[in-house]
Amino acid sequence: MSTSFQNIKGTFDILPDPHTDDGGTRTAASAEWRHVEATVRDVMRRHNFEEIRTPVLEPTELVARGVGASTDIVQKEMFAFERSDTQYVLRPEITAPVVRSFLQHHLDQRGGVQKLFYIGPCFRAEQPQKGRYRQFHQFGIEVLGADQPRADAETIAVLMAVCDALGLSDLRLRLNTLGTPECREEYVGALQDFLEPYADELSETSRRRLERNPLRILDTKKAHEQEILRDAPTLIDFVNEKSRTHYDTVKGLLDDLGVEYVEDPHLVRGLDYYTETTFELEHPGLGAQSALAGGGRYDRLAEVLGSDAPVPAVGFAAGMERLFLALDAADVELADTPTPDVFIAALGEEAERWGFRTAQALRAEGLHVAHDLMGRSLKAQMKEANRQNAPYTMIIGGNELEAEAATVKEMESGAQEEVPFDGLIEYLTRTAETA
RNA sequence: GUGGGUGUAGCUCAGUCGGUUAGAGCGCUAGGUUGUGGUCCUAGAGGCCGUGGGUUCAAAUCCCACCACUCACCCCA
Repeated sequence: MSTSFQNIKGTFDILPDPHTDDGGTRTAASAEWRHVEATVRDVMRRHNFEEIRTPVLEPTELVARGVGASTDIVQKEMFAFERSDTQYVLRPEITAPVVRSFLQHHLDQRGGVQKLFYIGPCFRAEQPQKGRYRQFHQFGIEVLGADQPRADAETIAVLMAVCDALGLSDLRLRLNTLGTPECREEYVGALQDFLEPYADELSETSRRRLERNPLRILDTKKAHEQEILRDAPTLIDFVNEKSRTHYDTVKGLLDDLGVEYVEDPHLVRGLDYYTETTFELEHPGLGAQSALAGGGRYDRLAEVLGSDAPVPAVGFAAGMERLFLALDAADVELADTPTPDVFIAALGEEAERWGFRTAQALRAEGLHVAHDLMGRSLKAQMKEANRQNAPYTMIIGGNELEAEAATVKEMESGAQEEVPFDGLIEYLTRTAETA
């Protein structure tokens, strides 16, 4: 069997079994995805977060305004198209959509702080590589309406709790504050003044950023640029008293929780909407894409999206594919695929019909029941039962129909037992429970 | 957009000083057991050797182009 079609570049199929691509990167099985998703949901429940689901399709303008027109995402990575005068975009991230939904539906009127989480696919038209896809999956949270440092600290705590619940270790949390847009602007001016004399020594991209987005020069990976930056003014010196107190409180709260972090004054996140606290979670040894998650405070985003009142907010987004990479690197074993409680092997047309009815009856009782749909030999059906790791196989043929008792085989020991038809449900329900 | 790597069976890979019908292991199907799986034995199915062109008596093998995948730069989850 074959087809001339294949999945779109930068996307991937999640199959019942894990598989590896040509670069040796493992794609987790669907059961592993379910396990991670269930873990995320459980951590969210424990932290009192509620789920929000927004459309994959959003107005292009929402992303352009929300994420920032100067960002790479908006400038060159959007899957955007027009249809009957409406501009659509496949969402490249989920924060702006959540804030849009929050404002549109007046969720603040539910009262108090809104603690929301999401899981879903995002799309960016980048060049794919390890840990980076055109359709990828994020989960994250948004705490809307809370300006307290505890909201920042709880956001980080939730992220760490998910990693902990998944069994991830060797993580590094980098922390910084960006202050308010006003003091950031002041700092940007100072940074430009400082770097201007070195312009000739900077790379081409850094020179371009010097005009457009000087903050981004800070996270350069080029050694000689880092050298220059060593004596550069630091953002924290431009941050006002209030922001600094906020930041110090967040750090204190993290200390209280025993959350380890390293301060990194050069940590500037790529999206325009961040203010105050900003953070990134890394795992070493993932190749080029070491960032598992990133986030921070974005107190001005609601207003950027047209709100007449400010909505203080903080959140994070985590990349599921990156998480799997980290889990793989750490050799963390995830959930097994489910196996049937019983396999029904039938011989002959009459027995097949009896088996089909019985399968449905057992399934109605909540049992996981497998059977043959190809009319194969008993031997082949037994092989199939074995392959599927069914602990019990029920054999039904002419003899059993006549005796009105099925042959139930315990696969591991090979022991067989005659079970009267009217006692089957009770018998199998009991064995399934003890298994 | 730029650079490196790789394309042979469902999977992992052999085979390339050019030379008959292109191989192995695993997996799949069937038989060995007229109603019994796992181990074992046997058989079978499954490949335009990424695509197109060129060189040659002869190309999976040499040359060119293209395509796909992949890693990396940039940036991000």
